[in-house]
Amino acid sequence: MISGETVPGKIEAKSLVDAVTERLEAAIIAGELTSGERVREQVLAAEYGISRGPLREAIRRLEGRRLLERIANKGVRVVDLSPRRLDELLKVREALEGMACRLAAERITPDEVAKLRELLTEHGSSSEVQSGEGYYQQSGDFDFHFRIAKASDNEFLISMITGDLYDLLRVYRYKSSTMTGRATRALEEHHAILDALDAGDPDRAEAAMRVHISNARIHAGLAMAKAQQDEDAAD
Amino acid sequence: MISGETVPGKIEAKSLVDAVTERLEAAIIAGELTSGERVREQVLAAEYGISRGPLREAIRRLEGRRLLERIANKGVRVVDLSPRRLDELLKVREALEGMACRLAAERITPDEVAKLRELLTEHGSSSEVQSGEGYYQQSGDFDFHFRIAKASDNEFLISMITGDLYDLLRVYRYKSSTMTGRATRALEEHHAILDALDAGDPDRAEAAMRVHISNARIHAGLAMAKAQQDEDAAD
DNA sequence: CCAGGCCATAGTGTCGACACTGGAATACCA
DNA sequence: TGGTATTCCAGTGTCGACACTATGGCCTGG
Repeated sequence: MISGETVPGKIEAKSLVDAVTERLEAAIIAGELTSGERVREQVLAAEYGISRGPLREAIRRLEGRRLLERIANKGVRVVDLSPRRLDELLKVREALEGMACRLAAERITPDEVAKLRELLTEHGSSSEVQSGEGYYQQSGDFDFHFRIAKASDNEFLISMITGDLYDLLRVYRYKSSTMTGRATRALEEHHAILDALDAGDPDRAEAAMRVHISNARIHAGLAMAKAQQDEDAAD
Repeated sequence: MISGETVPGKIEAKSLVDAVTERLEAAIIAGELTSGERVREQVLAAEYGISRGPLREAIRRLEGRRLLERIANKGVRVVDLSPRRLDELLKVREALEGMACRLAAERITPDEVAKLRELLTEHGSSSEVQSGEGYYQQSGDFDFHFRIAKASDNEFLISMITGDLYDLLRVYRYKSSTMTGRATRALEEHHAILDALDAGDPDRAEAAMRVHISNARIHAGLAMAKAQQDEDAAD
């Protein structure tokens, strides 16, 4: 449900539409607007302290980015995220990040490699990783992937991965992590990826990344199936 | 109310925004709005016979799909398509369609394969292909790729390829085809792809598709560089 | 008591008007 | 005359009002 009490983030920056878009995006990612939930324009507009015009434009933008869906004369909903769709998403991610990793291997600097290595070492020593769960680790995982995508130096690819794909994936965050329960394994895979990057071997880099994401996909599929079972059992 | 006057491209379907979005998209693809061209809202709105509200919403949607860019308080432009960006685009395409082809190989039906084979045979006997140029061939190429993408049975992937990527690529159409001058070669590559699909070999199918698109990318790069030279020389 | 249609209402769809911004042409001053 | 300040205009940004559509409750007739 939506907490009606606070208005912690009123809008008054550059373009209202830009600001509102970010805020909406953040709300979706943070789970304030849950998947499949219907959104009422007037309510949101009032909440953000703006009129419906800019809000509708912001909605349209997110519509174009597949975060929101509109049914004519009925309203707007946050995208519906079925297990099947997550599977689809992760296959696309495999393709995209595989390519990003390949390109990164061709042009990444030793400096960047060192930073990534540091990041992984940090993760490895983190107690949270060892216990196999944790919020920080999740964001750390994103960070690792994020940097590699950036290193591809392909603007379009970067914006597709970090702009579109990650937003969608984050919507799943609180539902099912793709890493929980396989943290150490994932860390190993990260190291394998980094080794390939370090060696400047595009083929190996792409392959390593694809294995990593493919494993995450399979794991997520199992996890969601299990969660579904538990839910059914609980009812 | 909207006057009943019939103007070549007036809108009066379901939701104005939907209709206008399609029309705008078509205009961009058809080259009526050229790359980099500035677009004035009032003019367009008048042209389509609607008010600025829905038009702006349509623009926002295409903005989210990267076909249009907006600079605050300045206006809207059709995306700027540099040779570098085409190169980036085609790398993404390689990754995405490679994956689509892999998935297609796993589940394509003999029936579909037969249809694709027919399509290629038709292309091969076309005189246009033999001369190495031609409009039909270009759309035929899209058709081939389109069907394979569909066969992947991954809705998200399909919408990314056919919804986003192809639109963007089409903007380049009249500037530089990725096929002209290598029609027979491309046809061979198409056959190689189809053979792999027919054999149900995902690895080979993906590899074949990637080689095909990679070649197209390299070819397009050379073609654009040459066009640039010619242009410079002409000045 | 139930089925079917009518009406009230909430919410989306569209519009025209007004406010604000950036840029260009012009006027002004040294 | 050249450079700068000023004014004006085209165009974008935002808003509130009105029109239309869908949905749920209510009323009526069987």
